[in-house]
Amino acid sequence: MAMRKKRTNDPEGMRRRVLDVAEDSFQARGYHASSLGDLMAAAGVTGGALHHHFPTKKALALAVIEERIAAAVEETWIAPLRAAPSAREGVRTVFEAVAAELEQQGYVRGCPLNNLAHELSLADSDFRVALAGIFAGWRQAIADKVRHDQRIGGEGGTDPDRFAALTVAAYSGAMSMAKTAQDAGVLRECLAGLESVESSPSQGGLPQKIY
Amino acid sequence: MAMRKKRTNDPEGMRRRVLDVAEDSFQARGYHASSLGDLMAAAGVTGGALHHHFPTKKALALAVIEERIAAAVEETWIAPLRAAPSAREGVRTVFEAVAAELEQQGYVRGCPLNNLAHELSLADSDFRVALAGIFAGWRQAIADKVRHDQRIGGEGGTDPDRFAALTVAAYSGAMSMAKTAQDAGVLRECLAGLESVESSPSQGGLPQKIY
DNA sequence: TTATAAACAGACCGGTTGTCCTGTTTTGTC
DNA sequence: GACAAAACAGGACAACCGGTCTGTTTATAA
Repeated sequence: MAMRKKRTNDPEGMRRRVLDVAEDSFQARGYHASSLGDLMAAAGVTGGALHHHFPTKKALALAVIEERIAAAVEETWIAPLRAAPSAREGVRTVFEAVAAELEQQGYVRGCPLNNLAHELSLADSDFRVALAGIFAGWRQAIADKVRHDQRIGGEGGTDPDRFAALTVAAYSGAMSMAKTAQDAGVLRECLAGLESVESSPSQGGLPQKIY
Repeated sequence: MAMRKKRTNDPEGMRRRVLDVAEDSFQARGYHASSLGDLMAAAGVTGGALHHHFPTKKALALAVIEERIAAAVEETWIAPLRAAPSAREGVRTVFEAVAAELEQQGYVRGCPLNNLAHELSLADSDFRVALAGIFAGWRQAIADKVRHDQRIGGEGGTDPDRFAALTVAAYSGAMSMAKTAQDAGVLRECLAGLESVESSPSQGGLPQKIY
């Protein structure tokens, strides 16, 4: 009797499980509303183990941002965009894919990056810098794609950085409204508006830069 | 001796002071990170008085949303838009005014509505409905302005609701990035992108409604 | 004045939070 | 096998949070 329970050290797996539940809870409830106790219970992890991998709650959130949020942006935006035949087609594909996914699952949690950005940007400078870097990478990926399109012929005089900024802003704002209204329809509406942004074929030729 | 200190009941003034402090703290630190103790200290209000006007923290936040956030949207967006000669000019005016104000004050707190929407939309249904209503009113004011423009001649076949959704989304997303980067420049960039949205003169005439 | 309710004061409490600390077990290395 | 470091267990704790409660003061109306 009294069967000895064996313990198996699995630091990577335990770390991954903690990040999984933390990522999920931060999105569903937010950073401040997620208690470490809840996370420990959900992940099946003791306080000692949690503290070993993430000394503070801030360290945990920073890991979620750098490892999970950045990866989510890469997966749902940057990679599909690179694989698309053009920037505009890639943007449409992503918008429609996200809208379809949200409508299928029946609820809207919002954009993972924007969710954390709003809550943590003003709270801590380390958070802010990490989040701003993801935004910058996102925008640059879009702008690079536009520049690539221009180089191989298509796409007129569209300003790459301007197009990228508007695209990210429209998506972020549309997700914000979709989350608040719990209706992904606004995503399609914003996409339709975005697609009517003129290609502006060099627009007369005169350099019309504003900045 | 022992000069009697006189107390003057000023329910409206006290309520206003609490709302002032709460609105400010919710924007600067967020809802969950704002403790009632801090608010009481900042407003110079005792626990009894606070509880008398706002029985719960949720009631206080609801009042901030319905009375302050809605008013802020009205003041900075809807009223200037109505006063503008056209929807497009009004949008540009607001974007530039906000960008100028942010650059002058040196820091970016973000859009009051979006800040609370992100943190509270999923937390409580009452919050969500109140916030969604403000978004809806904002969008409708823009769409109405576009329809007015079309009635008096100008503005081609731009879909009013589509233009409104994109405008609100672009502004919200731009403010989100501006807050995270602590740089209002992206607001001007998104405005420039927005202004290249084609007027699409009736676009062939065929009813192309999607929804 | 007197009664009546609103407005305010301030202490109090149960529950929760994030963090720390002391041990124990497992793993890798010589 | 010896030993050190990593991995994990689990309790303890001080600070804090939001809400409640009782009591006092001010305004209102009869």
